[in-house]
Amino acid sequence: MGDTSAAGEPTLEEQIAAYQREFQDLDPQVEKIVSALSRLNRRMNVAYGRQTADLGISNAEWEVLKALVLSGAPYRMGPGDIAKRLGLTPAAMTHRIDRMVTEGLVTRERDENNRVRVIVELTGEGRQKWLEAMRLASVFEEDLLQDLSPDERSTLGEVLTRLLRRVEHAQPDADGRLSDLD
Amino acid sequence: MGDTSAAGEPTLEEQIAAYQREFQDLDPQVEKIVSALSRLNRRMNVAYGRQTADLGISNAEWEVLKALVLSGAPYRMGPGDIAKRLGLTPAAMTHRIDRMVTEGLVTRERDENNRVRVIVELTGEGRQKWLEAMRLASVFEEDLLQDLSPDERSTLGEVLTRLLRRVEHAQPDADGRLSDLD
DNA sequence: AGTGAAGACTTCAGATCTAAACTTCGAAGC
DNA sequence: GCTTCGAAGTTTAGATCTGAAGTCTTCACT
Repeated sequence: MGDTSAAGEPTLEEQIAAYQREFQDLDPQVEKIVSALSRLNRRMNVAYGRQTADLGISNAEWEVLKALVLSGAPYRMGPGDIAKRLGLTPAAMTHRIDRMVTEGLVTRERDENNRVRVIVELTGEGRQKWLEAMRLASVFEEDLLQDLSPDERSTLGEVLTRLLRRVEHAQPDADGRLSDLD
Repeated sequence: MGDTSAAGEPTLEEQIAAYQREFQDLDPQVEKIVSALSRLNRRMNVAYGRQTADLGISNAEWEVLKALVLSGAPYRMGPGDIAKRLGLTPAAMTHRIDRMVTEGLVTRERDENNRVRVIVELTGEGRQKWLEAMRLASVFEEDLLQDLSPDERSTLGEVLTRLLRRVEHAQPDADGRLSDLD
């Protein structure tokens, strides 16, 4: 009867108010920051996902492309290293590479100098896809930050990296399979 | 040979430098903000995951608990509504609820007034688990923001919600199955 | 050389998700 | 009152991931 926003997502303010009703110790200021961070990130990932889908690659594939490009020319890495970089198990990486080889985004071959290792190498097509995705992403990102003044951008970047240092310092990275790719 | 940081995660600065080498049009300031956001969020999710694991529940289960608590007393929702709220398909929710019923976190019964519907209701144990998880989370969050002055917190909250509004405005939410839970 | 241990990748079984088909119940029209 | 349509959940098939076991290669020690 009195539903303001149906079963959909409540606004940030509604959600914080609801949490406060159920948990008195909550600091609304802290919750606002944390919830906004979480939502913002989710929305951004959805946006990236749509963009890469338009290019005919999945988000999972884009992550592998990013890892390879970041490694620098000649854009080669072992499956295990990519897995570690992306926070996946080696098993998952085996399957991903399978798919990407089929699609022509990367090649896979044994390292002749050390036949235990495998080398995954970016193809020209893979590099091209990465570039197109990067162009779309950077347009989206610039648009996202459009309303922020240069000062605000600078401050935001500084504050976020300060928070990041704090979390990274607090969490020793455990088994080394933590990260996804930015 | 000249590896500075092995195959692990490069620092934010290293990563931005690498991107600039490969993609000249990149705005380092923008990239810094976006990458920090992404990394920060990932680290936080890992931290939440560890905390809930310590309580014997999975992150997936915690999300369902949050949705139910946010709905307010008497903490009842239909599986479909929870699914929409969490950005999952109804099918996935069926399975999740199965598990959670087994563990005593929620109950499931048919709505006697409308036998097509199902009512998922939080149990006392479920509410207790939510509360414990919430306590841990709020300690972690307060610790995370420890280095920020009141002014900085206020500014950060304001800027992030501004960004959030911009993304939400740009993305009409599509099919309504977007959100995860903060 | 010969053997054992460690490392890198793959394979296999199990878990969880999506998309689509299916089942059941309730409501509207004839 | 029956029939048809639509809504809510569940079931099924297929995709992708994790964790554990297996295979092959290399390295170190004897």
